[in-house]
Amino acid sequence: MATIYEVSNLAGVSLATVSRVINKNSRVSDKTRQKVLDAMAELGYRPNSIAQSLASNRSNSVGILVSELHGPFFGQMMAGIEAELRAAGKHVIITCGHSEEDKEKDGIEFLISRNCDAIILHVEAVSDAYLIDLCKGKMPVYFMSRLVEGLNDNCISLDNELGGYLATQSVLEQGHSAIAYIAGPEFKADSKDRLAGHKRALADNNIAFSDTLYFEGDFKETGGSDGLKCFIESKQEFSALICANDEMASGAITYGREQGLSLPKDLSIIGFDNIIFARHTYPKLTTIDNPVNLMGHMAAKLVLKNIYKQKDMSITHSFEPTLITRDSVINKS
Amino acid sequence: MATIYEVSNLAGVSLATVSRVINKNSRVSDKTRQKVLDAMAELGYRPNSIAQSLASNRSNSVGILVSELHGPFFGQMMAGIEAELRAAGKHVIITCGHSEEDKEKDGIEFLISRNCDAIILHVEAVSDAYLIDLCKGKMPVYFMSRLVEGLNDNCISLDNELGGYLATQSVLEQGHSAIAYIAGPEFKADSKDRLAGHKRALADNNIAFSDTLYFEGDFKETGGSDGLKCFIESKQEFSALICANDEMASGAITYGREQGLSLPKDLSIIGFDNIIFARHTYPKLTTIDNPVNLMGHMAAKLVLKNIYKQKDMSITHSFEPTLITRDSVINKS
DNA sequence: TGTTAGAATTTTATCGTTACAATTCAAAGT
DNA sequence: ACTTTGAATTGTAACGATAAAATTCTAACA
Repeated sequence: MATIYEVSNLAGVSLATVSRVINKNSRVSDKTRQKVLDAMAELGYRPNSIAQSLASNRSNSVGILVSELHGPFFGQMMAGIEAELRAAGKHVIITCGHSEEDKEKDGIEFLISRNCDAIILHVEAVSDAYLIDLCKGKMPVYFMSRLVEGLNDNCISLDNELGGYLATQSVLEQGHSAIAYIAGPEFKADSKDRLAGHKRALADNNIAFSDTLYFEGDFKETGGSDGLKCFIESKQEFSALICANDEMASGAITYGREQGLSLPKDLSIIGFDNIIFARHTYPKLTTIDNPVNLMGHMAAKLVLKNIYKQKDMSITHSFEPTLITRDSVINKS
Repeated sequence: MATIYEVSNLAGVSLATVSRVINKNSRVSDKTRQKVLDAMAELGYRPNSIAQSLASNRSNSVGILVSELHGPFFGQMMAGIEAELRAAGKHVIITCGHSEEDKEKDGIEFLISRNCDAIILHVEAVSDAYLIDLCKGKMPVYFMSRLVEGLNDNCISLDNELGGYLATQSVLEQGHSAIAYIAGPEFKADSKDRLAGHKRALADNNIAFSDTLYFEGDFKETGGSDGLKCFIESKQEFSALICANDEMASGAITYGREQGLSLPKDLSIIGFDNIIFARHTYPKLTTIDNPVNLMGHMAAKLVLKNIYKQKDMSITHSFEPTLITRDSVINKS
């Protein structure tokens, strides 16, 4: 592969001039630029991005850590980040933390060691204290879907509390009052916030929160089936089930039907996230939209603005969930 | 950040010695090694991976191009590749091609310009000729889920023809004979092969392939709904529907029910890929398992073996699909 | 014609490693 | 004590670009 030396030789100009035409920023006369461009074309020259990185102390790469590479939720998120960054000529290095503290820390270390210019994290297991500490380091860190105290400017987050509220409120408005709730893992901030919203809606409507209609799930299909199983076996009365994400809702639907329930007549179910598949469950899932793709774009824009100094980036740090009404919740009256 | 130079100073040894303890391969006396290790620890030294790459002409990164970052299928694939590579200390640079020729070429160019040590491609729109040409270049290229003529050693592929055969055969065995087929885009090799398998099974059973019970879908939910709509509106008789992937099957299920069909009584449906969600459709989707996560691992192993010279890698180039029987296909008799 | 400012270009140092040839060292053999 | 030999270690030159200072042009103006 041709190097910048050969280009400069062929074009009869110095290294620096070639470098300057590559980096378009500073001025080169049209005549010279053309000579250089011709030489580059003739040699099939491609800048060596590694040498560029070493010399400029910029890797043009952004590290991304998500919990899982598969899964509809993270897919949308990565797609958003990648699209935005790719358009700006940056590349993404993706790794995953599996929602486990050690693996998340590991992944972060890994990305740091790869000399990313910034990292965007969707971490769930690691503590706020750790993150605050991390931010004191040299590597710029941004957070997706998580609000870390005092680091608001580095966070792109969803108002999960509001989402939880919306979900419960919408079910209440349909006349339900005995409502079961399957939460995500309690250590996850998303879960906690959604649950808080649920409780607020209950309180607003003077309905007591019942421990026996609460189940801590795992945000996966199994959480939904296990939770519903638990409620059914406890012989309690409830006409609606709120699941803290769509995967659990879908697990609950499958399990419910296996148990002979007619849905949504016997039980109304609402999810959270509005993953693509939500419209293909039966009944079609009423849920709370989580604009995670948009949020991915926004996280990328934040990096573009702060790290790569791109202008004209208007940043929204906080996103709002909205209710998506489909068929899985019916009016009780 | 401390450099190797400072480490060598503090340890009182040369640059080269430090470099050798970092790269564990060549011999250093235990005493010296310990001195260096201590110095590294004291300084909190971390090798600069970019400088390493420049000097060694190795970036320790593998480029990956998939059609989409979201979507259950690609998620599993990326997860497999990443897990394997990450365990070996390599990182992945991921980008996507959206199944469009220009974007795929663009993505490939992009990855090449990033100095990956190898690239793993899941491309659909680009021609074999282009790929054969690409392989003549300096960058090692591997293919996921695609068999390129003459490049077998670089491919990890699924026997799609067999999968198509299996799907149709299993439906035939349940007594169906009027079978509709919704294919993927005809330009995609996967689609073509699955369809070929379908036709072979039909032929084996002396059933004529009917153009009017064939629809070219898009591998997305809409393909399934549009296809089924088309068949229903044409007023033809058919008792089973084969969809070339699970997304389309799920779209068809949703649409079918909207049209008042009772599934699977009125219509048996089978999918392909066995995405996670397939077990949560209603009825639970009978489908063909596509071991794409395993294949991802294998593609990564292939790179580890060929490029990074890791021993003890046994490679399987070709994978076989298997039938997963659930509830969406019933016996017609 | 001679200045001079500003643009265009070149020179030289540097980024933090690895690679390789050259050198030193230590133990064994004569 | 003196080679020999292979292992351990060192010195120095890349790797391919960017950055900043230094220099040369160019054209306008006095």
